Parts: sequence; structure tokens; C-alpha cells
Amino acid sequence: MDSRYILEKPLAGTRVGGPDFSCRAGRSVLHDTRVHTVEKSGPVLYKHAMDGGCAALKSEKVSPKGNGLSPGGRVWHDMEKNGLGDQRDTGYTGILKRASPTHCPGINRQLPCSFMHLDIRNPGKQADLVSSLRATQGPNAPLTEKQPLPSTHIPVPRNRKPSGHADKEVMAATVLTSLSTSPLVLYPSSAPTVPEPANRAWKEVLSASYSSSTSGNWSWDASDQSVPSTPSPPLSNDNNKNFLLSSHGDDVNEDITESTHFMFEDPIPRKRKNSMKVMFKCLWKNCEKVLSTSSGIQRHIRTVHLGRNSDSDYSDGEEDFYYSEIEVNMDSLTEGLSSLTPTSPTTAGPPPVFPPPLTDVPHSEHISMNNSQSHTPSLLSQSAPSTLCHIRTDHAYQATAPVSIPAGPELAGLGSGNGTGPGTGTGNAISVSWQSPHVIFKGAPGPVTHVRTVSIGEKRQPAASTHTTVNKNHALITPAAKSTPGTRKPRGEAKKCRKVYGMEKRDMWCTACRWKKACQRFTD
DNA sequence: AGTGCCGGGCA
DNA sequence: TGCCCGGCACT
Repeated sequence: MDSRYILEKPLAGTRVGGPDFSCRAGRSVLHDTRVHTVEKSGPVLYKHAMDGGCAALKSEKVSPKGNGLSPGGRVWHDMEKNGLGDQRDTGYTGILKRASPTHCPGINRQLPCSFMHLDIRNPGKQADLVSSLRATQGPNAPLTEKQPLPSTHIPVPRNRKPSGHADKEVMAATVLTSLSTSPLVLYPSSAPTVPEPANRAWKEVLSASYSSSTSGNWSWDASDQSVPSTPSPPLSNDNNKNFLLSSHGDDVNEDITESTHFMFEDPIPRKRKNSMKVMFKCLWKNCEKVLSTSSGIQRHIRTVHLGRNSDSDYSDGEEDFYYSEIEVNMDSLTEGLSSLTPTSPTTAGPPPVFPPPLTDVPHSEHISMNNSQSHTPSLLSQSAPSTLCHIRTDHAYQATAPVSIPAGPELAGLGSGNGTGPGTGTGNAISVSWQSPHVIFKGAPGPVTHVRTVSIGEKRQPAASTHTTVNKNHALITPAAKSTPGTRKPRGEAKKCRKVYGMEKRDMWCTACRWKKACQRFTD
């Protein structure tokens, strides 16, 4: 994998921050239509607007370290490498909250056409910028035409007071940030001694977030607003929409209109849109509060951390500073939790009596469980659990392959089962499949402990959209399917004669193999 | 496409 | 019973 920028077909994309966060159109995000993001920094609201109709660029920054592609094609950023580890992404609403713009080295470099920084505080420059961009960027404008911009070109929406206190506010925001109000913000730079696994997991989390939030494709997010379980701050979209409409020329307006139309009205069903739930996590130090609504988390921050009147709905936006959105794969979470039910001392209630079905645990229960695990690393804040939350579809698909989690202190953290585990755990290990609620304790390595989660007669479903249904059916059908006649026994994984000797040495095969029967020499 | 193997036919 | 193979499931 090499670092490169790829120019691709036009699409509406999102550009967040610098070139490392430019709109991306990886395979997994080709349908995103998100047009903009809102970025808040303390009381100052910044917006990054993108020319939705411009030629698009797919800016894939691929880490050479091997964090690269997930099986689903998702590109993970190497946050550390980019020096942008302090940026948090916020998922489906397109809101990207950053503790402080001053903590975003390199964010002000721009890529033509990917987005525009519009600084209403400097209309002249804004106009120049727009015109220069439009003049230089063609539909296929090469990426080498980066136009570095000074950091002052961070756009500020009009609905924010363009007060002279802006500098002070930014300063305050910076100070607050540097006072480690957010461990997430400071983590990458201030905690270099963090163990590598956790560090990597953290990076993956961030990368996952950026993979989605910075991609040019947000339609499922937008459509998700209709999902009751995923509350979305309409303010963001509305603001951005208005901002976009008011910040561009007429010709651009058409593009924007199209983009927003596509974004808000695209009826194409998206994959797994119901499996992802956006939660809001308080970033206040030592506070792991996770709420399902932005208003809730804002109220929490206002009242608990900022000491403001809870009755007042007045908000200067400072709360936004202290929480971030996280995407929780409810499927993975549910299954993961269900899988670990027998081993989790914090899980209330008896384990499922009959065949490990995927207990349909309400989402709110997950939240409370998260909170209840205060003695363990916070489910949503620590690296491994966060990774779990961000497993998303790419890894979830693979889950029929068991993930072996070495038994250890992190076991209680619900697993570093991010789907990338070696799966070669020996000795005492717990093998967890997110897809199937199997929890297998491995005593000693050997054929006896061979783990196989593919049930007999199961037909794999490649479509992710049927993910949940398939799994639930799987859980319910499996016991019966095993007893039905005519089902195949699971294919053995041992090498058979055919593979061992090859076709040219067929005479060395066992008779069963020669007869296309079950191998007798290399039995499982 | 390659592999494993079930089910069935044939001698 | 031994041998072989079509065809399906799975990788």
C-alpha cells in the first residue's frame, strides 16, 4: 500500500480537515452523499462546505503500515502518521467535532474541488478563494494542485456571531483542550507510551470514523434520520444546507441542490443502516457517559460538567466541545455481548436457556451495560471496546470465522475481537464469533478443540443487508438443522489427500478420496 | 475455480 | 462391496 491520491469520478463528497481527510470514495462508500460537515470548536462553529457538484476526488490515504484495507474495502487512516490523531469524527450526522482547531496540524491544506473553506470573517478572501479554486480546478483537476491555505480560512457560519471575541474564544477552546478535558483528543500525542494494541485499536477507531465521516458518501446517514433509534441533530444538516446555499454562486447552488436532494431523498436502501447506532459520548475526563441523544449529552455536559442551569435550553455550543458521536454497531455489540454472556460477570440474568439465540436485547440495555462495567475498561471509551463499536460491516461479515481472544486482563473488555485477530490462540482462549453466539473455551490445542461456527446446511449470505436476519435465523435454525437428515457435515479443514498429494499422485490418495468420499486418511 | 464429499449408479 | 462420478456446498 502506498500513499496516494486517486482521482475518481465525480461525486458529492465531504472534506473534513486537511488533505488527509479529503473526500474519499472507497469501495465501501460509493453511495455516500454527504455534502458537508459542521465542525465546532468550542463556542466557535466552523463549517467545512464542499462543492457538492465538483469533480470529485477520491483521496485515499493509505497507511503503509498495513492498517490498510479492511476486507470490506474500507480504508483506514493511519491517524498517527498523519498527525491528526486528535481529531474526532462524529459519524452519521456529518458533524465533526474537534476540540480545537489549533490541534489540527495540517488541516488547512486543501485539495481542489474537494471542499472549500469559506471564511465569512474575510469575505474578500473567500471570494478570491472560491474564484481561484473554481478557476484552477477542473473535473479532473490533479491533486497536485493543492492550494495551501493559511489557517485563518476556517469557515465560520453566519449564524454564529462573528464577534470580536472569536480569538478569545478560540484561545479559550485551545486552553480547554490542552487542559486535557478530552482524553480522546490528547491521547495520540500525549500518551505515546500507550501499549501498541490499544494504540492501534484507537487508531482504527479513529480511522473507522474518518472512513465514514470523510467519505463522500453519506446517504445512509442522512436516511438514518428517519430511524427513530438514531436521533440526529437536524441543526447540523440544516445549518449546513443553509450555509451551502448561501455561500455559493447560483451555478453551484444547483449542484448543491442536487446533492442535497440526493442526500436527503435518495430512496435507495442502504446496507445495514439500522445496525449502526450513533451514540454520544461525554469526553469529559473520567466521565464515560454515553447517551443516545445529542440533547441528552448536551444537557449532561451543561449540568454536570459546566455547572449550568439544567432548565435552561440555552446553549452556547460549548457542550459540543465535550462530547463526540460514536457509531455503535448494534449487531456486533449485541452479538458480542450475547456471546459473552456466559463469561460476563456483569451480565445480569441467566444465560439463554435454549440455543444461544441472539437475545433481542434492547439497545438501551447496552448502554446501561456499558455504564455498569465501570470496573472494567469502559466499553465505549477504551480501545478494544471502541474497536468493537466500530467493527461495522466490514468485519462483521467475517464473523463466521471465530476470533480467538487470548485470555487476559482485557477479556472483560469484551474483546479485542475486531475481526483481525490471529485466530491462532492456543492454550486457554476464548473463541468468540460475533455472528454466532458461540463461546468456546479452548482447553488445549488439537483437533478436538477445533472450532467451527458454520452450521450444517447453512447457506452463506453474502449480502450484508440481510446480516441481522440471517444471524437470527441462523441461531434459531441451527439446532434443528443439525438433526435433519440430508445435511452435510461441515467440511473438514484438515488437508485431504487431494491437497497433500495433488492430482498427479492420485494413486497415493486414500481410497475414499479416490472415490470422492470423505477422506479417511486425514480425518478431522 | 478449486475442493470436499454426498448420493447414487454400475459391475 | 468396490468403484466411479454427477452434482452440490463450501472456500
